[in-house]
Amino acid sequence: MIRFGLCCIFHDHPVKFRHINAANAAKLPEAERLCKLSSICLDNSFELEKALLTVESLEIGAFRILSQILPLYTHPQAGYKLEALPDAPEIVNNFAKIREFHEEHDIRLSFHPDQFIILASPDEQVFENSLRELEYQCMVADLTGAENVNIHMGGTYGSKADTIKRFEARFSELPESVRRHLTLENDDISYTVEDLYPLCSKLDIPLVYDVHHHRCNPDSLSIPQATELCGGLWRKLGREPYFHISSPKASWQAKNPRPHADYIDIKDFPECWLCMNFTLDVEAKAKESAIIQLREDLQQKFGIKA
DNA sequence: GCATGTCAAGTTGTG
DNA sequence: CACAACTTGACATGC
Repeated sequence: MIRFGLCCIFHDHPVKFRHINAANAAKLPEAERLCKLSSICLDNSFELEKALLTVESLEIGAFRILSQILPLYTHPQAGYKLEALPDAPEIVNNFAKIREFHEEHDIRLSFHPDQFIILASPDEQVFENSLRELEYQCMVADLTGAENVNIHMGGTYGSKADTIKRFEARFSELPESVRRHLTLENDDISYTVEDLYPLCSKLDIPLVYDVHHHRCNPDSLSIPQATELCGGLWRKLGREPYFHISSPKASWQAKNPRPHADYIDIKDFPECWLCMNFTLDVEAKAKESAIIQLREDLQQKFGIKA
């Protein structure tokens, strides 16, 4: 069985998360700012409940929670503590309800902190900012019962080997909550499955396999080989493998195939995945609509009931 | 109202 | 050397 995952937002269904930018938040006096942030966070916690209900009704088995569910939480100026929000008890209560709901309905939750989160950066400040953001997302992961907080290795700084060594040293110093949630993913510029596998294997970090990134940034591994290595790491840890898929916006021949298309082209779906049990985040701009489409295409082309 | 420009953060590659 | 690409809609602003 393939468990499909939706990333952060919806295309057609009425689930809308709210935002605020730092400049606008900073304009407000402290008390007013916290009230405003609190109301956004509370609304977002209700929207997250709605998101899970919607996902459940569409028979989608996984959902990626947006990083900015509590907007600006770790911002150097506009940042705040959850306890400082007037609605904190209700927010925490909503997160607990979300936890109960997804556990009952077997919906897998994850986070994907964005490109600024780089544990292996040689710049101590970048590392500290990254750690602060990871601690925040892992806190929300604990409150909602989310499983994975998935990041990339980041830059190479002239040597992938040295950078991976730095990652290893930093990883061992991380708070337990961060280590428990953290997963790594191959990227489309620098780090391949081949680069990351030895590290992940050694430290028991699950490796999320993104086949689109693998095609943009290939290594010596074939798709079936990368599938087997990454899948094996997850299964060794008693967890269901977690993969990503997307199709290029223009085409594979275009000068930049990296941007994501609205839908998944069925030709991009690896055949070696057909008989596997795993979770597949569908990174397509048409969101839930792309999942529905992919499910239909798999049924039609391969007779797979996904 | 509606169109437009902006958004915290890092790194790489291109012009 | 500066800047776009990663991704992306919601919001504030200005007409």
